[in-house]
Amino acid sequence: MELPCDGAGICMACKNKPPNEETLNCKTCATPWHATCLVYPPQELADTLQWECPDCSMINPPSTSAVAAGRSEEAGELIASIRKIEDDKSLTEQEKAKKRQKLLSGATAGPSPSDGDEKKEKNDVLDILDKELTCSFCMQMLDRPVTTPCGHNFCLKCFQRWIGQGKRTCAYCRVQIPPKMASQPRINSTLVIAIRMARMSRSSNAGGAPKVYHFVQNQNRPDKAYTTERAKRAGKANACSGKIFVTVPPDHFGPIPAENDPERNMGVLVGEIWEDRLACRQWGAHLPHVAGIAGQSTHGSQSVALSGGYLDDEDHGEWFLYTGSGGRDLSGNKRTNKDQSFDQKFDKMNEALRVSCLKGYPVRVVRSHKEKRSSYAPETGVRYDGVYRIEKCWRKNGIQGFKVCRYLFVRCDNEPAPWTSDVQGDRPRAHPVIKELKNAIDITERKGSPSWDYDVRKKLLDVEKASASQ
DNA sequence: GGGCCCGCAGGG
DNA sequence: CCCTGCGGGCCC
Repeated sequence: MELPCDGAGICMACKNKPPNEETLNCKTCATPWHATCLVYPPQELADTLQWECPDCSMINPPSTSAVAAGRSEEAGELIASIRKIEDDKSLTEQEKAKKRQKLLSGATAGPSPSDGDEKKEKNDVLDILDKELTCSFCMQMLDRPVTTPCGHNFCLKCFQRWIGQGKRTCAYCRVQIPPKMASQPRINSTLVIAIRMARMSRSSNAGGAPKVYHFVQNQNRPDKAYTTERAKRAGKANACSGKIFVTVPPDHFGPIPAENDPERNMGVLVGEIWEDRLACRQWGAHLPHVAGIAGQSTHGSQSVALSGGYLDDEDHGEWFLYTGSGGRDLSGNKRTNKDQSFDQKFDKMNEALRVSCLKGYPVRVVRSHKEKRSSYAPETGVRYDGVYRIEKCWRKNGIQGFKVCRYLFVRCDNEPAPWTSDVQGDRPRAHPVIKELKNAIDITERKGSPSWDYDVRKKLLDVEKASASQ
């Protein structure tokens, strides 16, 4: 782990104060570093003026690239290759950028004489797009992009680090950044869509057929749900499902990516709203059209629906409390019984949620509150709100004297939630415990693992343990 | 606005 | 096969 010098000029790695001749200042963030503690110190004196610190030139292999995250030797090789490109004086800045992009997109290193002009032209378009979607700090595809009024894009984290250093000008063009933007950077959700599409074309460009499942025999189903002749009542629970548009298998965990959306090439985006539970089903966000929990007791739970049906549930947007299923006597005709009449157990769907909790799997969440019980649900329709993790589950006494299964869900999506992108400033204040969790998730993200890495759960527990022992 | 009633989809 | 489910229109 490489560390810079602290405010007092002391190297955080060796704890000594380096003499002037061993101090290097980053050209991007101007932070001082101890040259002898660097893994890759600049080779020539001339290079020290243009030197960029490891934080600013941080190379995290993108998850879609051929380079697997977490393999440090490969990452080291990648850094070495990039430095080689940087050091090549025969290249212009633009050519260097191109080479970097090619390297990061998982293309094979070395010359490829078979590349025709045709292919090059095609890639130029992608390169332009890539350049627009690249953060000037980390040179990576933008992660949670924020856009300055002067029109330049940065990763949220890179931007916040810049602001944290007291900078108040655009790192790209040096135009002043308004204080509001500095204190409340807003994620550019349109860009998020563009990035998804770029990633998509990039991964399909990298070769290899995208993994596509055909999950239900859909061919003879119409685009909209319909009611059969036999089902005389017009209730939508009587309706047959329309075509399923996405190609994820029913046991797919986590977000629905663009490569499984042949219809729109977008994937299911956070904040998408459908007319009803059947339409929501057709886009794969939550498959059961009546039940609130999708899952298998042996496997885990893929998604849940929040509808305000349980009075004890609490919805805080970033986190919520959910009640398991069962324990309501639904026999006879009274299918809308709101009363508990027996204890819930961790079996069936409740067990599926418990498995997801223990394993730390991501759970998709849709909200469809009919009464306005929560400000995090739309007035009408069913909205996809991204993936959550079940932080803990337990059994609770109390609902009409019966035991119920309870679950604490915490949001862990790296795309903005509807209430952060649409309603600036309306974001719920994080619960202290949640803050800690989010921190832990951030740590794993910094290490380059995707945010729905199943190991996150283990790391969360480590962090909890560490903070408890303090 | 509460209660009724319908039948689909999917787990076990 | 049987059982269950955080729909939803409609009737009262």
